[in-house]
Amino acid sequence: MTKKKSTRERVLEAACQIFADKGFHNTTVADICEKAEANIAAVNYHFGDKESLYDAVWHHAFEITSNTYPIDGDLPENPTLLDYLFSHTNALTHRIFCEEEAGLFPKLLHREIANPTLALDRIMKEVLFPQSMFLGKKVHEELKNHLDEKQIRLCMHSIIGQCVFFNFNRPLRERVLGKKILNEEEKVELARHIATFSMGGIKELINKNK
Amino acid sequence: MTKKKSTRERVLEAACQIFADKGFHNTTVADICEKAEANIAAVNYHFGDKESLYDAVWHHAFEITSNTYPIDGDLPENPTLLDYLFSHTNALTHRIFCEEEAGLFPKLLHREIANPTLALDRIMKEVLFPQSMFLGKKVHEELKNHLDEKQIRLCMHSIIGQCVFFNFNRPLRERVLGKKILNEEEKVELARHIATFSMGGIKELINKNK
Amino acid sequence: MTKKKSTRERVLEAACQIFADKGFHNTTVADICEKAEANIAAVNYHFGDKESLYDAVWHHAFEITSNTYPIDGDLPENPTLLDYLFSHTNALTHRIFCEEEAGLFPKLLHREIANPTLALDRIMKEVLFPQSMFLGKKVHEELKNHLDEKQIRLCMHSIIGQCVFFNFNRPLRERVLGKKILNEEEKVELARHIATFSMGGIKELINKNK
Amino acid sequence: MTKKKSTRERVLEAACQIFADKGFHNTTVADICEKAEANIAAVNYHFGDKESLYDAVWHHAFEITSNTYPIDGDLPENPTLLDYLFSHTNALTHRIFCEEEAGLFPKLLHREIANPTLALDRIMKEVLFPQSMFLGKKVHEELKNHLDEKQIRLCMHSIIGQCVFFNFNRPLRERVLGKKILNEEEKVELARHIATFSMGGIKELINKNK
DNA sequence: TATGAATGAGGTTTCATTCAT
DNA sequence: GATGAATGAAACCTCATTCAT
Repeated sequence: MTKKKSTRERVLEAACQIFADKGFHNTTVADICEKAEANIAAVNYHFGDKESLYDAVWHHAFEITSNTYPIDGDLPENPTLLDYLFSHTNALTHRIFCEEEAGLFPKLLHREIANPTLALDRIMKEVLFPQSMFLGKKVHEELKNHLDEKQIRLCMHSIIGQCVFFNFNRPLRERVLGKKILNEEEKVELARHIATFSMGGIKELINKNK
Repeated sequence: MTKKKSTRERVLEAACQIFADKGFHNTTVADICEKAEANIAAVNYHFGDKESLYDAVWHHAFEITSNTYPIDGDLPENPTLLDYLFSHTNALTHRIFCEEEAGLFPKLLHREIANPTLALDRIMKEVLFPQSMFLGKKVHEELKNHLDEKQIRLCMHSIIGQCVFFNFNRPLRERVLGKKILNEEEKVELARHIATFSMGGIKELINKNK
Repeated sequence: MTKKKSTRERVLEAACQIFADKGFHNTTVADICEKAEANIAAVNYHFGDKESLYDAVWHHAFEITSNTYPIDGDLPENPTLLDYLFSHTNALTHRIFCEEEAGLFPKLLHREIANPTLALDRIMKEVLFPQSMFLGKKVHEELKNHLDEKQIRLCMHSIIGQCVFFNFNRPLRERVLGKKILNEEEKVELARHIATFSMGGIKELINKNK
Repeated sequence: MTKKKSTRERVLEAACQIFADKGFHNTTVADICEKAEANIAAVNYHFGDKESLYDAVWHHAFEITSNTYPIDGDLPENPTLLDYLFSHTNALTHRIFCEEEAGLFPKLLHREIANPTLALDRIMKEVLFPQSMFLGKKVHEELKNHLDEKQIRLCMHSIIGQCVFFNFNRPLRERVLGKKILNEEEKVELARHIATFSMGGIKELINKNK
């Protein structure tokens, strides 16, 4: 027996999807309410205004994604740098290529970054920064004796850039290849590539330093 | 003595900047005309409609950026793979961190990808694809005996991802560090890092294959 | 006690009158809303856009006119050709010279024919053609043994031409005579004239054929 | 050797056609100038404003049509009423079904009547009224001993109604039959029908009066 | 005599929000 | 707790006209 969802819930979920699809400014309140099969006034009634709904959507989306694909998902005991790299990267590829609700967060993020609203500052502080610390701390620990500060920062950039590029170039990819759904094996393969490639990059830098 | 620019030029340049700043949908014709000190009807008079102006802006922006920072700018004779990597990457970092008009193209691109209009297809075909071929051909040539097709594709992804991440994360960076202007030396340094890091990544893959 | 009409109704009726007065293109949404004492956005809210309102106006106007003055209004039992002629013609003169809402349909029709929009095709199929069949079938039945096909068609033309001329030359008439309101007797008299004149015309043709 | 027409002439002729096609309000100055291959300012320069151009168009169109198809074109010596009827009707059918410039006048007339501008008053006085006098006087002369004033007026109505109906229902006809071009024989045939039909109608009325 | 750039008034439509119920 | 009618601000676009050359 499926209990019917409350109006508030239906609006929130509809908003989540449409915001992820079209961004804040291109989404109309009417779009959302129609998809939610709710009244046009529902957004203002339940959330105050469009912007507050947008905030609620962020919370909702992040909750789901970080529960479904935690950044420290499969670290073994006494994890190596490679383990950290893989765990981080693997979480991101899974999030980015997820077709369910857990996949909406990266899409929202992409749109928000390209067209920041006031929400971005909060998101950076609450979500993006803590997340990057997970990997950042380990990288720093392992490399601080071999690379200088600036080099370490650049390595972080290289690693993260490879990951999020899957998110940022999605519209291009889908225009060329169509909307291709990846299976579990393929997602892991992508993560493994980035981890390996990055380990190679790091080694090269260490070598050069000698 | 500065000759006064024509209305058409003023509108085009104003549009270029505002579109780069706010994207197509968030930019109003009124914004543009005000900045250009032109009448509200100037856009329609000179360009037909907002969308055609947007097209013209793309042409303008790409022209400038690709003339100022050509992708094959400083290849030596008999260039190695590393030379190609550096040339490509160096052009991109210079484009992305350029504070003048030549820097508007990457910004436009970022917004367009996050919120595609009809212009994106054309841009992909005419600009992005040809550009990625420059590096792609050389990479393929050099690596086809050591890596399989899929690995080569992933390498390209890793290289380009590192470059364009500077473009995509700009709003984040500027929120953390403020709007920091890089000098020539710093741009080259970034390019050199990516080239080196990527060479390391490639070597690692080749090694693993043995 | 007059119950206040709904905004939708007020807009529809205002539109009906103004469209009849000035035609589709010369009528502004603002005109309509002002007359209806409604907000400028009321048209779009209730009807989607100006064109859909125009469609609704047609439905409304035709409904009223064909209920008030049905084309087969006063046929006796076993009607003769003259009865048909009179019934048809009498309905048209009453519609054309009606000063109330039922008189708006012919005015709309005149403007639409002079300046067709997409609505005309639909109106022809749904309204004009069925209506002309009412008389057409009887004429054909009665005359097919005395006149050839082409002659019958021309007779129909002559009959209808006389009727609708009252509609088409209204602006001229009103400029010469002022806006003269016909009483019941006068309308019937016009109808009777056309019926008689037309019977004479038909007889003449039959005579000539012998 | 065809001398190139002056800008003024080209604008006038283009305006004539477009006004006839779309009516005053739906025609833009830009449309006209484009068709005339003239500058956008040409209308205002040569004619002052759009309305004055419209006036000039009327003069032009009427000049051509009344020279090409004079209303008293083929009256024999000592013409009978039927001769007058035929001459008048024949001129009108030729004007209405003319595909050249001489055919533009009826089209302008139709649009003007449906959507009168200030020009209509002048046209009535200078064109329509004199024209209807040609037939009117003869009809009155011949029938004044057999029909009363009102009957005579109604007869005029019936005759003219049949003629101009070809003009007024053109958009309907063309939607049903496509744009069919009539040859000389067919135009005369239509005129002959109306003349005959009308003579029959008149006789019937006279008969009834006895 | 003629042009083409430029303008401002006014048109339709969209949309987040409000308000009475 | 929820609705749907209604609103006003603002967007894009059209077009007759003007003006400097």
